[in-house]
Amino acid sequence: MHAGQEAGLSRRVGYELKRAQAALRAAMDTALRGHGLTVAQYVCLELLDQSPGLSNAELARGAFVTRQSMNVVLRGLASSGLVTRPPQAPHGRALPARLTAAGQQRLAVARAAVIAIEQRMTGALPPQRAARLLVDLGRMAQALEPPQHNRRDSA
Amino acid sequence: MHAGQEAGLSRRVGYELKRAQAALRAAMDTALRGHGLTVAQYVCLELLDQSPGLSNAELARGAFVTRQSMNVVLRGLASSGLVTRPPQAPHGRALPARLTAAGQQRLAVARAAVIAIEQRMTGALPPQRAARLLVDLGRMAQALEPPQHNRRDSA
DNA sequence: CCTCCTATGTCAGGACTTTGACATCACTCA
DNA sequence: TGAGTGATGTCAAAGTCCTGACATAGGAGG
Repeated sequence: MHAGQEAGLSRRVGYELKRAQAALRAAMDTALRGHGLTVAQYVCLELLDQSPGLSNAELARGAFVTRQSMNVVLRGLASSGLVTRPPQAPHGRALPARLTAAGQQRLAVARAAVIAIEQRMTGALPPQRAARLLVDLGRMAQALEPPQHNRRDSA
Repeated sequence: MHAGQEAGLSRRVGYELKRAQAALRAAMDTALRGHGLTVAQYVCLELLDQSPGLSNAELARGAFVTRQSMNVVLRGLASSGLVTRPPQAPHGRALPARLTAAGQQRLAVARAAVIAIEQRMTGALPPQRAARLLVDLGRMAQALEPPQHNRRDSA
């Protein structure tokens, strides 16, 4: 066979997707550890920064974990003083979470570290390719997650 | 800001990567359950089909899990009669695993299901874009996993 | 008004994965 | 030959996450 054929797993989208995700995860894990955050916690902070007042269940969906896992994350962040949750639900059972000032500061530095990693990734390919990849990833995900009938990204 | 900007997480490569991977994972999980396989087990079968005789540690690296996890997977597959491992190591401590006939058959049907899912993903974008995405994912992963000094893809 | 239904938060249990450690085996080098 | 190094398999313990289940709160429909 000639160069670059290699009919193995390297030609499978799923495998390369997992590989890239594993590499990113490991890098993020290492970088965030230095800031006292886990990946799940960081994602939670990002979601809250983008959409203040999200409930535990909404955060869980946004982070692709279960409510139970996100609940643990949220408790940890609350006990660290990075997020606040009203002791009582203003409407229904949902407790809208918000970033504290400390949470915003922590997020800022953590985000810088993560963005640096992402740029190290996307820097490996021409800018236009990176932009298209972003779009394509979204389309592929959308092609597989129609079972979800209620997403919050109506805009 | 005008339409489509949405400076949120949707513009972050890491998030979209995780989203796509989560969607794929969920779809594979569902599909493989019908064939009595977990995702980890399926990946293990694929690796062994591509490279018969891989050791537990090599399989672990290929599947992005620890040796311990892969060991559990391997035991499960062995007890199901899908793979065989020599009772004694022919060289060193590595026990080269191989697919049985049943393993190959199981893999064949499982692979068809998984490939169908992947095609449902890649079908969401033009063929050339999909091909480039595959390459780009590999480059991005490579940009983040240099810490590994010894990979088996010498060819 | 009452009932059904959905959604949320929470608790208990189990499954899976990882971290840490240890013994074994082959290779290298003095 | 013999110590040192690296890799592998395995065991034990901890951590993490998920599955299942329950009680509560709000809205839809009779």
